[in-house]
Amino acid sequence: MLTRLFSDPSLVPDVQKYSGWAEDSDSDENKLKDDDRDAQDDVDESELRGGSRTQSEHAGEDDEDDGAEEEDDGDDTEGDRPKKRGPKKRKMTQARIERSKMRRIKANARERTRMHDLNSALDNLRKVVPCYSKTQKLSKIETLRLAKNYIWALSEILRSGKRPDLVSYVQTLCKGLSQPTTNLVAGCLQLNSRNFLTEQQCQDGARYGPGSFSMHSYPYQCARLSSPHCPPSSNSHALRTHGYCSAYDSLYGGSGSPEYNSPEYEPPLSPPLCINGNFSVKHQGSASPDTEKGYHYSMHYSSLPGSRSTAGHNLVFGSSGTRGGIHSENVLPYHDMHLHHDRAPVYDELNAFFHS
DNA sequence: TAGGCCATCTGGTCCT
DNA sequence: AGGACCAGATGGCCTA
Repeated sequence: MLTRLFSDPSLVPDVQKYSGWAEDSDSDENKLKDDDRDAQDDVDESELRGGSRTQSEHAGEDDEDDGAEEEDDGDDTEGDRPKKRGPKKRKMTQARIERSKMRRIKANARERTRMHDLNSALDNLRKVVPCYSKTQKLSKIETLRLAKNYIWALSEILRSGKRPDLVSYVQTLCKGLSQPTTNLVAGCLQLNSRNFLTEQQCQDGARYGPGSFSMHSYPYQCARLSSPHCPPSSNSHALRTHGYCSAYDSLYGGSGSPEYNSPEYEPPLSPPLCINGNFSVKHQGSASPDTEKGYHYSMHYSSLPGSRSTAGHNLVFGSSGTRGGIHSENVLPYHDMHLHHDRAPVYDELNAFFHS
């Protein structure tokens, strides 16, 4: 309907007026919250004289506001349109416009608040699905898709009581996601993308080098297992671009990297189950695909919600082989994504679980 | 520069 | 009557 209205040549000037108003409004949207309210009132008033208000008036919206108008409408006969429109239009420019304007302003404010609330909820959701990153937010639609997949994956785990292999898990998580998000999830979970999406583009020689999840030119990199650190000067594009260090970076020296303590890392508000795929990384080694497929995520269920082990995470990323060589703080993979400051005390306990 | 994503405005509809 | 919700339209911003 609006399309038809806007396509009507007679309404084009009104649309243009609206567009100009919207542009001003948008450019100052951040300031509109408080002090621009009056300014917007003025703009609304001018806009109400034409533009979309005219449309609503044509739709009869305001006729219900004023009893006098209803009488006018009732008195008029169908064949006397000019006479009918005269008084109606005059009266609509009076207090009715003010009321309509105020209604519209209040409705706009409510709508903004509603959308802000919705976005807040979405932000909270982003923090509890895999791959939360402060520096690169998932889009709304991707957040919802990933959340759906995550719920599905966890449900399957609970249903089967088994540890699915990493490939299946990531495939489930990534189902229906865009390629960039898929790569992001893969990067978060430290899975070489070729294991589950393509065999082509990660070179064998770069397997544990600075290879990238490049099957679609996305800049996330493979885990740099050979690198003891994750310095900004290294070619960790993920860190430089997106503000996080790979799991292996964290495993092998992340605690020493300045990024680890960077204020850019914001502890998420993740619930106990949010640790998103907790893979038992068998990083010792081997570069063989078989070993990679041997990666499994591990879950630590606790029946004591208040216990320390569940205070931060029921699911934890654990190392299965190098307990002595790994800083307990670095057991978790993407620390900037799901970093809980209070995690450290439980790592030994968790490692014991994973090593059992 | 095109396309994706987003915030906002807006009118319609439904509900209380 | 007023609020919540929804969907369409629009323009800005960002990135490949």
